[in-house]
Amino acid sequence: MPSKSLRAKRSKRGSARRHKEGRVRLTMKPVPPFDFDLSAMIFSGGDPQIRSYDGDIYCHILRVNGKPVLFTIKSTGTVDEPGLSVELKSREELSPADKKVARQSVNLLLNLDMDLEPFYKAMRKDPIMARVVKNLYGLKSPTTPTVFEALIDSITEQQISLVAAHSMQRKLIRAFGEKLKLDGKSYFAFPTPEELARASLPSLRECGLSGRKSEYIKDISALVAAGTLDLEKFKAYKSSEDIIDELCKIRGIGVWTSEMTMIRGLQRMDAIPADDLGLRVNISHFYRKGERLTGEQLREIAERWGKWRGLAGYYLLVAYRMGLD
DNA sequence: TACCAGGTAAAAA
DNA sequence: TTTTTACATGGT
Repeated sequence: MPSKSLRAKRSKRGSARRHKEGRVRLTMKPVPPFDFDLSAMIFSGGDPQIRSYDGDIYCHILRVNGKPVLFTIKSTGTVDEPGLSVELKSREELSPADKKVARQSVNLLLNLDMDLEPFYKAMRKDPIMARVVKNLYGLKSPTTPTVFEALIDSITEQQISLVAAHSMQRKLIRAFGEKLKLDGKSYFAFPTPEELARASLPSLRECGLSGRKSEYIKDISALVAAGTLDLEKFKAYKSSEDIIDELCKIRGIGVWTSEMTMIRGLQRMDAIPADDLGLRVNISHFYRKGERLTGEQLREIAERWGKWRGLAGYYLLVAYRMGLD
């Protein structure tokens, strides 16, 4: 086995144009401005076997055409002239088609193609947001590679604290996601709909999920795996209301979960989970001196941000966490 | 030990 | 029809 991989390496060494087996480097040019460190910071303290950021390198295990691949991403540029170096490692050889899909995934993950300038321009009218965007210049909101992942994450986060939810997410990924072994280390990719549809309810509950949430996740996974529910189709929808209406028909999904899914999985910067407890606290801190806000009051405040209200909400969330005034 | 935490569906009234 | 309750883990 070792000699075989050595031979494979040697045979490629002569031709510089051909990549090494399962190892590829990509360079990417995000739409400026883009602050990689600021944008990746939300993942610091994450699980290095799943997804993490250590202040320099962002790591994430993603599926590329079904194959689990370790993505290692570093910044090679500045905020105004951003550049990224992306290293891919896999057990299998990566084709040009795989490289293309990998690029698209990185684009989605960090929202690299999003142009922040129209957002900043729109925020100039609001003195509070104008100050916040100045402090967080180049921050892009992260999204998930699939809508499915955003939906499952959002379900686990219903009602309970994020700390508790993240603990369950880790257990879920380790229990059901495909394991990738590289250089003696193990990594885990987010489970596919098929993998979660196969999971038994007791085994889902062992991840700490409630009986209800286990059912929601298993049922939705089965629908997606069977092709009955196509979550990716929502990317083509124009109306946010239509997406919310359709998602809410599914058992386990309410307005909050739909809106969370839209902003983190569908790149819908107009979606704002107004009933979200955390967001209500964050926005109240900046706009209502910390007094309690209802979801309706939050929606009213968010009106002024127009189609950018979701991103504005994310900026306020990050600003609050960073202790900015 | 309680109680709260980025909700939701189902039971009870 | 509207209101109340059960649910899960982790921090305080």
